[in-house]
Amino acid sequence: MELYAERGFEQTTVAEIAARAGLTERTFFRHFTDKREVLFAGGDLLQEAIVSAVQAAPESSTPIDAVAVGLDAAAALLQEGGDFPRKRQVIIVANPELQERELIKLAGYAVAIAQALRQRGVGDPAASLTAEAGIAVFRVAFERWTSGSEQRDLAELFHDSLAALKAVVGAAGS
Amino acid sequence: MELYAERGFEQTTVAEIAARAGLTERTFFRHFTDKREVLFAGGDLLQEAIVSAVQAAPESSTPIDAVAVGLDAAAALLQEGGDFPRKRQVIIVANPELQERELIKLAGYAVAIAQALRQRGVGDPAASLTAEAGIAVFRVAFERWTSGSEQRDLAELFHDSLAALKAVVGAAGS
DNA sequence: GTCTATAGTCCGATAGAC
DNA sequence: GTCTATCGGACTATAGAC
Repeated sequence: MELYAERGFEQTTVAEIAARAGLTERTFFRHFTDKREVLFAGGDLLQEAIVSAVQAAPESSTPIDAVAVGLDAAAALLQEGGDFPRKRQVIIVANPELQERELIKLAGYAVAIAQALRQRGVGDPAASLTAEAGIAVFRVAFERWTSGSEQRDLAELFHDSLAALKAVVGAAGS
Repeated sequence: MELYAERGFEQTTVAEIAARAGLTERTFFRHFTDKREVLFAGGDLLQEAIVSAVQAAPESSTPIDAVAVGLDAAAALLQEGGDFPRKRQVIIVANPELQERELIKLAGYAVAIAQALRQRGVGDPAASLTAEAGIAVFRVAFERWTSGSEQRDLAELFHDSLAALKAVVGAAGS
């Protein structure tokens, strides 16, 4: 991350990363499937935290509220990281290749959340749509959180964004 | 697309594509920034169609209904393509690299739709969230459409998915 | 750890369209 | 004469095979 931050992702070679870490280039690729994956290796933990929270939500919860519990778990984990998630995001938004990887990771979260909802008895396409809606909330709120101006708590931003989504998608209009 | 379908995306070299098209490798890269882009070159037209439709929606429309008009335009354009969009999607879902590109294209649609909504006077984060919700509907419905079993009209699937999203995100629960 | 294929870039040359 | 499309070859870095 230091190197990516200093000279940019594309301008950093795997050889340089390996040297800084005291390893050989080949060893880098043993641990990470590609150059981008270094920044996303911790993502599995986040997914597990979200999915566990969705599974552990009260039985009486609606699907979207179960997802909201998952978002709370995500917020808690990300807040723990201190400055790290923000710094990481600065690097990611500066590079399309990294954004692509980020998006497919988030799409994976949506698939896992949808699966957890199905285990709770939610049918299709409701499970997929609820999961995708949750990820949409995640993205919009997370982007606000990382893009400077917004000083509020991440959990609060998740809540506000979810409320805004409910307001805007509300069944009322049709 | 023929080569990608025959032997798979990764097993196809740019040299082979160029040869089949009667060009050199170098010329391929003049037209497409990378090997994946061949499959996504037409995507700009789809984005323009969606954005134009959102802009042209009745002034009285709610944001989500304006997005629904955009989805109708997308359905119309995709139906015109006959077998092409489905065949293309088969290749994409078989390869993670292509899925990444697909996801970033869709994220770009969301940004463009959000911008169109802002021009209609929709504030933030409502504009972003409505746009992301629309893309979520697009993805879920489109995946159903391409994955065989579903024989219904794409426009119909968009409508049903949007209705399902409204039902599941409905403000009622909280 | 070595070797290698392939993607993608840079520089420059050439030739037809208008 | 300018613009745009093709091509050639050399080059680097990623990533996979062994």
